[in-house]
Amino acid sequence: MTTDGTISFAENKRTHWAEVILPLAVPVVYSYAVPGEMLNAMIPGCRVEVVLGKTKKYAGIIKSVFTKEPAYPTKDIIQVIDEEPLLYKEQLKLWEWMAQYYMCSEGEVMAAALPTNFKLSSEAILIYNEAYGENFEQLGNEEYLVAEALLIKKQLSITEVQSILDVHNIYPTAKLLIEKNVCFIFEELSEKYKVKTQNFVTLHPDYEDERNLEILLNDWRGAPKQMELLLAFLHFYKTEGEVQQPSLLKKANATSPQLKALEAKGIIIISKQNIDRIKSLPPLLQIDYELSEAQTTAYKTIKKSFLKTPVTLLHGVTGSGKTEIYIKLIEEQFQQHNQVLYLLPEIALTAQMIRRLQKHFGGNIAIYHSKFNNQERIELWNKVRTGEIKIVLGARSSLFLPFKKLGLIIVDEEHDPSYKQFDPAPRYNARDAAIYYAHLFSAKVLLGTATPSLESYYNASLGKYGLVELNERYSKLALPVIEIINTGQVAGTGKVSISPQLQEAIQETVEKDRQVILFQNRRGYNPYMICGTCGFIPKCTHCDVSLTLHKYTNKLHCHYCASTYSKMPICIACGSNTWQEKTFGTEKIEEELENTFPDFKIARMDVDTVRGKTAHDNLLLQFEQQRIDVLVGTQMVVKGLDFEKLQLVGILDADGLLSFNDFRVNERAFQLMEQVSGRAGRKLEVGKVLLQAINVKHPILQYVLRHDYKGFYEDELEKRKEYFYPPFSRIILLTLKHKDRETVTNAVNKLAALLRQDLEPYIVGPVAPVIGRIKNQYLMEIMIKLPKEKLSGSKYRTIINMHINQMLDAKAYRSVRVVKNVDVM
DNA sequence: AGCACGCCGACT
DNA sequence: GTCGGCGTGCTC
Repeated sequence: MTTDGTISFAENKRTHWAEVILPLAVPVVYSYAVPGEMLNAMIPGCRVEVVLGKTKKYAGIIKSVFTKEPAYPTKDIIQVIDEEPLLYKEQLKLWEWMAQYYMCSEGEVMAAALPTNFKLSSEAILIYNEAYGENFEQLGNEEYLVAEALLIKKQLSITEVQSILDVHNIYPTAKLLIEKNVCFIFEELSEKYKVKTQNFVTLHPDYEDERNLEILLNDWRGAPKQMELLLAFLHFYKTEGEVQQPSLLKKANATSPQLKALEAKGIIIISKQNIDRIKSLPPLLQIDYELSEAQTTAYKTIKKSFLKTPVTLLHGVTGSGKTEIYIKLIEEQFQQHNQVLYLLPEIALTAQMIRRLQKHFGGNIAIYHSKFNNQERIELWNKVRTGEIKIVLGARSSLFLPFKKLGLIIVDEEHDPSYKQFDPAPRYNARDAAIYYAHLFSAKVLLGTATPSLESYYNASLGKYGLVELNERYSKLALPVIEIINTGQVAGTGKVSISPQLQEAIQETVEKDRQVILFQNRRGYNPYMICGTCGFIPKCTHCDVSLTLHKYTNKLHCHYCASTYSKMPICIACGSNTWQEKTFGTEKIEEELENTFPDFKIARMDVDTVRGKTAHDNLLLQFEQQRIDVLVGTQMVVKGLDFEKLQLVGILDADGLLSFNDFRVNERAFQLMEQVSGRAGRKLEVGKVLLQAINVKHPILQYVLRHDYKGFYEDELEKRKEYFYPPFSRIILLTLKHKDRETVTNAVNKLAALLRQDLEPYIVGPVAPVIGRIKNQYLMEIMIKLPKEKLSGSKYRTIINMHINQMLDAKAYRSVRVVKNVDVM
């Protein structure tokens, strides 16, 4: 576009066009005309600057270049941003597949895949019109202020104008200034990534000669602090070779003017150098352990299995030493100069795990998770792209890194539901996407877990995946002994959180200098307030959920929209003041423990206590160092941790785990109980698990008791088959949202009727979800259970999209939002 | 996702 | 009478 605000469509005849992916939820990929001089630079994977709509500029990614003229008018690409592509064809293929499979746009995948600083979009700036001169007499007050600033700085960003005027809405003023020709408005793309630089200090070459240096020091006059600093510098310079300004000043307790003075005297040289944000360790590679016999067999079987099927499931009991097998496989890929991606659920990416991997791979391994800042992400991105980094240990989103020559993906804890992104789109499962992605490289995939998902074990049983089982613990210790405590028989109500038996066991364990973990499922057991007179429970005004009482803020919180409310002095329903706190959460249990065992060191681990960057690791470290005797926690305590002295695990409420109303409830409950049990007694002696339940006859508990995965699997598979759930079907959940309950109800009924025309036997619902309103939006759901015939996937998706669009065509339903969740967890 | 176009309330 | 609220439709 030109500075006067008009759009220039391609003026000359174009011969080439490019598909450009923009980081937006637009349903198709748009095409732009390629000006002749850019033809050579049109490499897929490079970013280009384009205009969308009237003015907005974006950096999009070139997907492809073609020569058939589109049937619609196209705009020119403004400029090519990158000389080298940001990513390879494999990543573009992954985006395309993901958009298709998970029913979202490629733009949405791009938005999730690229580090934010690559996703440039324009910011409007005001540029001073030199021709206007300096006569601001006819300008209003606010216009005058901005014009003055423009005269001096020649251009201003919107944020700058906002701060000058001290108002948020600057457009009226900006509009007047533009009309009066004081300035132009211009959309500018800004690159956010900056190379990090640091000052390095070196000795001036004149003084590299020892004699000159000696003369200098002997003839030194005055400036004792500078002398001191110089001596400190010389010490580091001689011993470490490389001296960074900040660390020198810190160690010498000096200031930068003092250092500048030395530079002015020509003694030292200060130079800016680019540095890496990602701290690198020496790139050592060290495999200094022996695989046990069982591990060796498993390793060999995996290798053999890879020859037949690219995907292999490693089912190894907790504590069987899967990690050592992974390390061995990674090392082998490394020797072949292949890259390796090691995926873990975010929460399992603990310092313990990272240290373990770094010990073997040193600087060859990079870590990637949500706590990385944007600049660090870009550096890692580039190092993976160039192949400098061979091994990445990361959470879900590291799947998007631009691997060049990938040989192996390890999906550890493959059953973990957090591999599935819930919101926003793309709602992908990193495990399943990893299998597709690996296939693009002809790479292998190893799925590892102690409690395979039904899908994976089923696929293995069909021979689609290889299966390797590791039934022996590395230490040869037996799996922990599990006992059920019937809390229904304790103290009448059944509402005790810690039974006398468990209490006694905790006492004994801690007295033996051993440690305890207590697991309490959070879902469904939030502490809440209830009116003792009328039974009224305070609810969120935007969502259909009870508010949760948080002691540390002393406020009521909504866990769905993050609103907080003050505690009400009296009940708004009946006016009485008889509030009762109903709690069975970790906070309450921690309190109860502190009262019962005043001498024990008690700690709690849940979303509230591990907010900060390192809080989670700190807590685990404290536990490792035995500065904690009893740790109470939610799901978090379940993940892959290894503690030598952890002897007793308590599962406080097994019924709660089994009480959810979705088809995966049994699978989840079994996995959680088996995983948390597996924490007990890893090294020293056989651990013990106490499982509190009222419904002690529940079949899942029987399988947990015997560590009987196969029994559980077969039982559960039978049920899934009967009710046509995964792995026998593929579920697509459609959620409709609207602020008006009636609109969403009518819309969902219409959509269900349309879908039934083509997919009658597969439609369940519509139903209102358990939480029927979130953030002032009413929700309705339709579940579609599709058969898994070969090649049928895209056909069904087309039908579903068609009916959704048909429904949205009706004016009344146009503002209804439809969320599509494929393979919902 | 923006952002402009378009139809109904509280101000000069 | 206008300024501006945000509902909704479109962007190659």
